Amino acid sequence: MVKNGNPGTGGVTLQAVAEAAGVTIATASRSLNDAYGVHPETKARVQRIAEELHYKPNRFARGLVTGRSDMVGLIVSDIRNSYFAEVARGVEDAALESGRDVMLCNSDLNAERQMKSVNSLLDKRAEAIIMNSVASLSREDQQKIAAAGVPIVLLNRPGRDTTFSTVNADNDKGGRLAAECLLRNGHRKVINLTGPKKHANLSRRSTAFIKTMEAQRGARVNTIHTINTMQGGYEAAIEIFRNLNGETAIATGNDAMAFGVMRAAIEAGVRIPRDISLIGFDDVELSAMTFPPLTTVRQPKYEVGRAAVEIVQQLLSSGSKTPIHRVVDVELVERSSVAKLTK
Amino acid sequence: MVKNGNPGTGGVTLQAVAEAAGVTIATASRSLNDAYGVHPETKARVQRIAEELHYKPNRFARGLVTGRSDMVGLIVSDIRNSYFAEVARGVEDAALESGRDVMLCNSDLNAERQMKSVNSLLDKRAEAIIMNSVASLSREDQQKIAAAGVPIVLLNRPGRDTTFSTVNADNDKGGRLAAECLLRNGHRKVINLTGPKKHANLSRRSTAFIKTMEAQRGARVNTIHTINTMQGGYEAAIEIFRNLNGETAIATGNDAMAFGVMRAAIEAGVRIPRDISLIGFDDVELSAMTFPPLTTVRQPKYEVGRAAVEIVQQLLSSGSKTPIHRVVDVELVERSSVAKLTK
DNA sequence: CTGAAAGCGCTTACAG
DNA sequence: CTGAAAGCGCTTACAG
Repeated sequence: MVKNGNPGTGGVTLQAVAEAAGVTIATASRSLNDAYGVHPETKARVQRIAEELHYKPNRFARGLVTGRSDMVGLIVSDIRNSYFAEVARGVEDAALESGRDVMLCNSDLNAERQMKSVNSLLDKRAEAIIMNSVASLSREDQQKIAAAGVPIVLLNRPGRDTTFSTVNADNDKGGRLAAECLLRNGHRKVINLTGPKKHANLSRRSTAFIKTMEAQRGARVNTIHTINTMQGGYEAAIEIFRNLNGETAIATGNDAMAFGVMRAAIEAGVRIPRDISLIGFDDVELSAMTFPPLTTVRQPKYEVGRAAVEIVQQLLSSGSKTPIHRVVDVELVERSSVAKLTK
Repeated sequence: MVKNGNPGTGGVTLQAVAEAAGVTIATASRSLNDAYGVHPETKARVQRIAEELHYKPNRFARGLVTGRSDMVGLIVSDIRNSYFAEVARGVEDAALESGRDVMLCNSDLNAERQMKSVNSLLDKRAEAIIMNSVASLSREDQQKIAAAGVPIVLLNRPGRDTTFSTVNADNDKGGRLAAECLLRNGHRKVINLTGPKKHANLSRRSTAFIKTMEAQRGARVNTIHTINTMQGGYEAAIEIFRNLNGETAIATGNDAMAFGVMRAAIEAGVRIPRDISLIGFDDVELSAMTFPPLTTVRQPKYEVGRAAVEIVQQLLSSGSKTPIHRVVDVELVERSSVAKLTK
């Protein structure tokens, strides 16, 4: 038979601890797990001896009987995206507090790789999976995931999914905040540079932004759709600067697009915020370092990660299957890219 | 007794597959593991049935007997640091190729948290640990880690550790590349803005830089030490710009410091590269986006992650305990912050 | 409060 | 080529 001792721990098993303490492994196990009904003195002795022997429980053996792995899975499209790095940190910190480790997977938003990750995570008995999106998955795959029976929490999914839990930033409030900032600074005729219509998060930001602006008498917003990247923002801005017609500010759907606008502005000789004001959305790391620093709506990325783990905890401890939905707060970060209009 | 079936997989066990295939679990196991000595037809049948039943082996059970977890641990100071996000991606990709998942931990370079992570990873039977640094750990802790018997690979540790494997960028070559770039563009009197003397990586870059510069007749470098951050670079640069004495270029120990120099330049009205040239080291994401884009020496972060996993593979498959050391190549990335001097 | 024992679901010598 | 069986190291009802 295989005799592998207890690799990585010097081979000390519960058995060894029990012997040294003069009890059976049953009592030893109970002592170490702080269970009820073991004499305080016995418990203390066992614990001390376990310590001395550097006993480490074999998680495989424990998992085999308890079914618990003390691990959660996190699948993001790409950890190099600073948004997800922030989220991951929030996840890790919160998971650590509950004694769990996190297994990280990158999916590149590719359905096949994503499904592979899910399977691998399930294989390794992740107690829950926190994932970026499920959008690229077939209905069939989604059902398979749901059937796995472990809590799934989706990041950045607007609206309330009926089978999965979600956590999302408050896009409505964010859109409103951006509009109020512009209004407060005297802007009335503005451009809303947003992403493709099918992009649900950007659409909600846009809708809230427009609604808030237009609630103000005499305000007008010109909405432009483009690709939601720096490049998209750049190209749209070149066009915009050519056809400027009294607009005094641009609000973009995310910071990346705002950076594109900035680049186009430099090339076109348009000065921000002197000639035109600019407000973004996200507050990525770079936003504070551009010239001028970008006024934007901050998405609490780290908190999104934490919130996801909190949902997992709730679901796990209650045993409930009912998805939980959390909307995390956003806030305005005023830097220097929005000018106060003096009429 | 506990009856937890096979949670997360619909409860199908090897036993179930074996029964459906009309064999014993021994044969079923061998078929699924593609072992020798099982009739091709039997094997095919078992595999087909396992597929149909959506059989997923219970990793706990398997791990209990094999001792293998198919997971590696990665401990970085902070995943939000884009350097480590890149490394992590390299690790994940390479690990995936070998069928392993990665458990991610953040240590904040804090000895206690770091040790906790190591222990947790060992607990969960990580087959190897790739970690940022071990510098903050006591000798005792380091020995404990070494004693665990799993391969450990250290990131960014210069020189050859005798007990741990390492992977590091070629700092010597990087320093040389930076110097050659300046020399080629006609710079002879330059400033080397480096970090604290005890910072081994920065010191090596600096030493190689100086050596290469001074091998050129008539070249002279003025070395200045400061904190190796943007703020450090900023503060040092303010001082530098006040006392400029014919120097035509600044080479910094990393990009962060270069960004600090850029900021100071804007404030001091010094134009880069017109008034002074600037070359960094690292090539972080931001480096391509500054104004002007920064000429720098690229560290292959992603490759560092991959190399670490390759070392793990080698060590694991050979069973060798001898540390492996890898130096990954760097390259010059010429952008616009270095001007060609026309005498 | 403690022990004897079953059982978690696998893998792998050992026979045949 | 296949089976019967031991064993990996735990946890937890069941007795006492």
